[in-house]
Amino acid sequence: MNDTTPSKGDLRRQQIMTILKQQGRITIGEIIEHFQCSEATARRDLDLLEKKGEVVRTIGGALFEGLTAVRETSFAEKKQQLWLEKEAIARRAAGLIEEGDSVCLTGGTTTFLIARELKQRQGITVVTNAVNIAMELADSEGLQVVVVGGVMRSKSFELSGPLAEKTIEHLNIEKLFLGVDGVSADKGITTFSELEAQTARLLISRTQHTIAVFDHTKVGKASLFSIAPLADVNVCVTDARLEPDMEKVLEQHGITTLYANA
Amino acid sequence: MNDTTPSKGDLRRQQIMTILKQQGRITIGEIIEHFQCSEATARRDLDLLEKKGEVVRTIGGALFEGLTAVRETSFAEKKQQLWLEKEAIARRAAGLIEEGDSVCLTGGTTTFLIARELKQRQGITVVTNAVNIAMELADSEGLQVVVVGGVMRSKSFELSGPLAEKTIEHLNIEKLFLGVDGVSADKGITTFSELEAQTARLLISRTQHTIAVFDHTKVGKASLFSIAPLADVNVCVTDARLEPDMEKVLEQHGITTLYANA
DNA sequence: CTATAAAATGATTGAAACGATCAAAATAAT
DNA sequence: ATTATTTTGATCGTTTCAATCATTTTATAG
Repeated sequence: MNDTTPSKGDLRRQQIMTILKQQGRITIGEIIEHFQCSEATARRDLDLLEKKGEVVRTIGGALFEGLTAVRETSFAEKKQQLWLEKEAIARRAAGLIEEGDSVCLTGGTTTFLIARELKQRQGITVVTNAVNIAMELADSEGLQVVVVGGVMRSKSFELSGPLAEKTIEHLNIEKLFLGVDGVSADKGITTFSELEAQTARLLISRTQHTIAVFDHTKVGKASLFSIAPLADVNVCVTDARLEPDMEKVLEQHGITTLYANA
Repeated sequence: MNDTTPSKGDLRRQQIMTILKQQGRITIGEIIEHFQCSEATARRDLDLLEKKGEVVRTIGGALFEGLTAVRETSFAEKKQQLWLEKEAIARRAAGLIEEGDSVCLTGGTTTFLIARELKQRQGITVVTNAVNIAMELADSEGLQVVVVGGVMRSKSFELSGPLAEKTIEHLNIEKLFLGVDGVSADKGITTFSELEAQTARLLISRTQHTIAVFDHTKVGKASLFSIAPLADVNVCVTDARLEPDMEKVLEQHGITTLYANA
């Protein structure tokens, strides 16, 4: 269909993206120099790329908008991301962790924020299968950070696969913090990715206390892949009071539910 | 210790962050209106927050930077440590990699730059024990990224220890790119860290071609921990012509030496 | 409590970057 | 070859930025 040779302009914008992918940023001056074009074209190109959401305009140039978006988060969506709620949940969850604990954090925004909370703490061993979490904790002297091996799912930072499973089999975790995409009475806890579901299942089996963290938008929903029934969960941390029905169901499974106040 | 009430400015910046977490973006005008402050203060606040990595400055305001850690290599760093030479070495080394290869990159500045070179390539499997390298490749669709598990040495991003070794035993690598801290005729290749030396040794044993990358300042020097004798190295990539003596020694060990021209 | 030092703020300014408009050039279509 | 369309480059008024310095506020010491 769209088989035409790319026009001169398209080609230039493509090359700009290549540079951005390597360097993470580019300036108007660099574009002018590199392509011998006018300031106007350089600026126009960046405007175009911004409209396509591939780039963020900054003062003298632009930034690559790739790593920022864990799962395609445009600014419109960023608004809906419930940062304050997630931070509150993370604070509450981090409160469950004591010095000397061995905890595990799976991938996810909320779990990432738990990691942030732990940065200042001491004497905690953090196991994770999320590269961005490991990165965040890289300079925390007081923590021991253990990374599960595996294949990285592109666009997410999570490691999974046979390699991960082999590693996890050797671990004994006290508290597992599981970021989930859905929590429902009959479907249990669920996620978007099959690999992550499998990894999560294995982690649960190596863990004493399983703590699910999720915001209120996840409640009552079921994503495609099932991680485990509610019976396998010990504690839930969320941000709003649940429907009485749901609360009852959780209670029946012996789950303690904690509410974070934003 | 840090128990003081936040100053007026800190409080304002904190509130700016709260707004950003809800709305995703804020403008200079909004700040002025909301806090009844001058344009200068509004701008100063955003500059400060940007330095802390919590925000990205845009044209009339700023965007919330949720997850992106400060992944930027500072200009100071770029200037000091032979950045250009290392980039040239990385380019040359990346030229040895073909589509379909399974390569391994250990930790180190030069190896990190090799990863950058690979970002826009296709059909390559990259194994690494360095979290920052994995992070850098997170959004590269064309690559399969495999992370070796293990304990992270703080401040260096490198994974090592028994867990790492267990993982590595299952791998078959075609080309191993080894960043080394010293290369000498009698001591072989060496590094500063004992754990890394051990991990590197194991990697060599699972690899068909071992390629050492280093700049000219490393030549003739020996760091504390020995990785392997020169006999175990197949290729060297460096930036300046070696002393004839050294060149001869490498030749005697059947090592091919490649020079990068900056 | 006052005097002094330090920090934060606001005003001013020249410089840089921006956005819009329009003419010239390149490209595509007839 | 001619015309239409798109892309590019130049211009200019406006906005935004960054640096400086006076002023106010806050912190510290006597």
